[in-house]
Formats: sequence, structure tokens, C-alpha cells
Amino acid sequence: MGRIPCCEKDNVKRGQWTPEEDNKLSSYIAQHGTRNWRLIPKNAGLQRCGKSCRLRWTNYLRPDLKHGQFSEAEEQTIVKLHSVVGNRWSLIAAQLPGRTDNDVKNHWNTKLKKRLSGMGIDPVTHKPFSHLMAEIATTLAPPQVAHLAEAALGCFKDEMLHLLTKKRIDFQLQQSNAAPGNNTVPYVTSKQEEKDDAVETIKLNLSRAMQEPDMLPLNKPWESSGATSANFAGACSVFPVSVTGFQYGPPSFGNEGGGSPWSQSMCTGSTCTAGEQGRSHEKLKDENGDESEGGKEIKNASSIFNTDCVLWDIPSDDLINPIYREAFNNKE
DNA sequence: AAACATAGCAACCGCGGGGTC
DNA sequence: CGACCCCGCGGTTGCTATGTT
Repeated sequence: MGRIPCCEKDNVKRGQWTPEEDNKLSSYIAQHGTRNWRLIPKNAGLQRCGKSCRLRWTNYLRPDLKHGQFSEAEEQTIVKLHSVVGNRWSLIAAQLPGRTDNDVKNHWNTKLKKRLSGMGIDPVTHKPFSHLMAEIATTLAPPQVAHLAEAALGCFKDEMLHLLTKKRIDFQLQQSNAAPGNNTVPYVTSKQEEKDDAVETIKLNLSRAMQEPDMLPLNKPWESSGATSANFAGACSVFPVSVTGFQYGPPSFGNEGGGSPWSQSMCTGSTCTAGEQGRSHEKLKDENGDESEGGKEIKNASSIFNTDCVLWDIPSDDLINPIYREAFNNKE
């Protein structure tokens, strides 16, 4: 038994909506409401499928929609909620009046995700990359770690080199070169030399990172100023990821361009597939630490927090990932 | 100035839940 | 209880504008 199509695909128009179509749809809905999307295009004289009409209405034509840029407060709400519920865009959008799930999703994918990456934070888990690397390192025996590092290098090398050679990173590199005890390669000017040196330095630092025992996580693997992060950051000093300078929240979050260039597009790669993003948040822990399927059981924000409170009123501490709290505390 | 790359956004697609018969 | 239908959701695609080489 196959699923029936939502409409006769041969007879429907697709692609961009014209102002005339918008007018027809808006005026029809103003008169008759949004019951039965399948019949709406027919009755409104539109050669569109009902689904397309519904999307156009909910994402664009609805009179209560905001069309401007996202405010910093809205962005912070998105990030906070995403750290709790993952890619449940409708849930997040429900807390942002005038914003649609599509808006939120697009804004996350085009800006917020990259901005977090630029801050050295994994947008999937909302933890610093160094913490994730440390976690992986603790779970694998040395030979496996070595292979993993090799694989990671293979995965990211092109992207890193692209960024290293195309973007302005001399500032960060000069900073790291100026640091005492730093033994990374000096900044070079020839592009080929840059590439060769970058590759060699990546290899050198990765292998050093794998060999240094004290770089393994301590009790607080995500400690933003701990030896773990520092060592990982140091080990990967060719990537200007400032874990020790990790900041989140106002006012630094809105600081465009404050992140490291290498990681600004990290999430465009295979390490951050949409499916993984979704799955990574499938399980949420409740107060007792019991795991439950986060997916379909979460129907609204209050069910997550087991309360009827409006999400705005929840102190950020209750929403925010522990790692952010850690970072906040360290800032104070 | 042209070609290419990237970002941003609108729209589409397929799946699955829930209601109804 | 199962089939059918409608709708919403999340992921993906494709187009356009803008920036870079």
C-alpha cells in the first residue's frame, strides 16, 4: 500500500510564489480560514497543492510573522533551547513569537551553528570540541586513538587548509607564536609552504597530543581552564581554538567574527550530519538521570520541564548546558 | 568584467502522528 | 482494529544575492 500523493503533481505549479498567488491565498484564508488545506488551493483558484499553500501561509503570509533579523535575545533563546531539545524547531519556534520553525532552522543552519563552531563549541552537543576529543581519547586505547587522530586529520585536513590559506589567521597565529614555550611553526607567506607546514604541524601536534598522558581528562573533562582543554588546545595550537578563552552568552555571543576561522565551517562536513544531530538529542535525561526518548514524547516546552511555566521565565541556569554554566562561572 | 564561491532563504519532500470512519 | 486522510515536522534542495578571485 503506497502513500497517496498530496496532490496531482502534473497539475500543480511549483517554485516561487507570485504576488497574485499570495493575494489569492491570503484573501481566501481571511474569509474561510485554514481548514482543509487540500481544498484551499482548489477553492482559492490556485494551481498549487495544499501542502505548498500551507507552507506559504505558515512560513510567509501569516500576518503575525516577524520578517526582520533575529535579535540577540532571540538567538540566545534558540541556542539555549537547542542545547536542551536539539533540532526540534517547532518547539523552539513556539517560544519565539512571530518566528516559524523554518525561520529558526534556517537561522541556526546558516548562522548560529557556525558561530558556535567558531567559538570552539560543538553545535551538536554544545560542548567544546576539546572536551569531545578528550572524551573520545579516554574511551579508546592508544593505538585506536592514533588511528582516530589520523582519520580526523584526513577528514578535516582539506577544510583546515582551506581556511588556513584563504582566511586571515595571521592574527591568531602571531598570538600563538608570541606565547612563551610555544613551538608551533612560524607564520609563512608562501601558500604552498603554508600548506606543507600546516600539515606537518597538525601531524606533529596530534601525535604529541596522543602521547602525552597528562592530557587525558580529569574529573571534570569539560573544565574550560583545566589541563585537558589546555593541552588539547595546545596540542592543536595550529588551530586557533581558544578553549581557555571560551565564552558564551551576552555580550560575547553576538560578537560576529570573534570565533576562530578554522572552525566556522566545521559543521558543514561529515561530522555534523543532520541525522546525527537529530539522533544526538533523542535521549534526554530527567532529574533522576533516567533516560527517556526525547522524540515524540516531547510535545511542548512545558512537558520537557515538567511544569506549566513559560520558558522565558526559567532561569538560564535551568536551561543551559552545564558546560555553559561552567564557562559563565569561570568568567565571573 | 567575468567566473566562481558562499550565504541566506524559500520551497519541496517524505515520514509519521493523530483523528475519523 | 485497520485503513484512510490530513497535517505538522525535520531534512534537504535549489534559487538568488552578494562577495571574492
